[in-house]
Amino acid sequence: MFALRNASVVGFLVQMPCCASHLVTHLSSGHGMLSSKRPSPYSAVDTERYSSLVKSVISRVSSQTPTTMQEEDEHMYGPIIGTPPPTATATGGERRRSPKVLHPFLHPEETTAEEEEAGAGPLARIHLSRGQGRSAVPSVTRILQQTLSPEQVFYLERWKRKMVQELGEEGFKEYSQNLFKQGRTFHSALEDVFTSGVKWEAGSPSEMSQYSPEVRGYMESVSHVLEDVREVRAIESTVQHSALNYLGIVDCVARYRGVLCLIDWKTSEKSKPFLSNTYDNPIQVAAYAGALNTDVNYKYQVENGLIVVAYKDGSPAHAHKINSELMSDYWKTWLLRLEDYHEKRSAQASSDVSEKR
DNA sequence: GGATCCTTCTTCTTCTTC
Repeated sequence: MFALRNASVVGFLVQMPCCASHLVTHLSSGHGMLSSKRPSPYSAVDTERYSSLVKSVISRVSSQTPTTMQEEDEHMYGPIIGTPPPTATATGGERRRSPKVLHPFLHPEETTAEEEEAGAGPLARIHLSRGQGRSAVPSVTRILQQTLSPEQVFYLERWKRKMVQELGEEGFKEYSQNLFKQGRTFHSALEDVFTSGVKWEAGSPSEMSQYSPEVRGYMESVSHVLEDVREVRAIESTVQHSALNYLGIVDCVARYRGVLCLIDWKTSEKSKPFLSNTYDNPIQVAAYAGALNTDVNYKYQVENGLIVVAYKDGSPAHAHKINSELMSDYWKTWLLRLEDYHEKRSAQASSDVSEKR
């Protein structure tokens, strides 16, 4: 909770860079204004826009690197098997290269003027049906999972090792399954909201009491976002890119504050006040949107995205906007990941062949 | 009926004085 409020206050602070550092000191000392239950009037500030400035103000140079951390970890938990030490070039530098073929993100020729004008149209909920020649088509999740940077793999494995140390193998399994379950329950609660066709009323106690304690907090968390969602066009609906041959299931397509967006709902234990806290989520959104824009089942184009991070304690969800400019950057990153995936696959295939011989 | 698929999440950090 405290971290959430910090974020919105920091967002406000950086609007006045001259006194930012002074006020940041104020913040860390737990100033009284932070403990107010009332939503901060500064929460409307576009925190993402100022995120780099915030970081430059509040960040400190750390002497730790993945390599030194790995050395420490090995000392504490024993050696890591099969994990090469990550390098600095494995993330930033490498990801800055351009895709070999810059496939377009938008396909306006797929749009029917009448459909676009008609607005909502029927609600799409295309279920995934494998076996119709789709079994060979990889999914967005799989591609992202298999093309994580060595650094991401390092931190994820390190986190897992620590959790297993703490909870034991069985405990960790249970913990992970519970996280997935919460996410799924939250998604189906949202699905019910959108399919009911009933306008969302700001989280009244009666509204909330219909939800199981498991999702109540999450629903309360996204309540203020749901108020701004209109014209839901698709829910949990399959999209497939006609040329790039990948598929995925879109959470939601709707208007958010009047802008047509591809919306991705997330649950999180940690506060994620900045878009950069969501790791590969924006790439996932760009991948889905790019596919939808080529998919004949959808007669419109979606240029914007929204990632909504909901919290179990009911504190206000963070809604991260991805405008069309940002989206085309993430689209390029997605194309790179897709290239990486295919390269990896063909390398794997040729090594399989040589093994057989 | 069983198996498989797509999702659902998980990483990034610190230590000092009032």
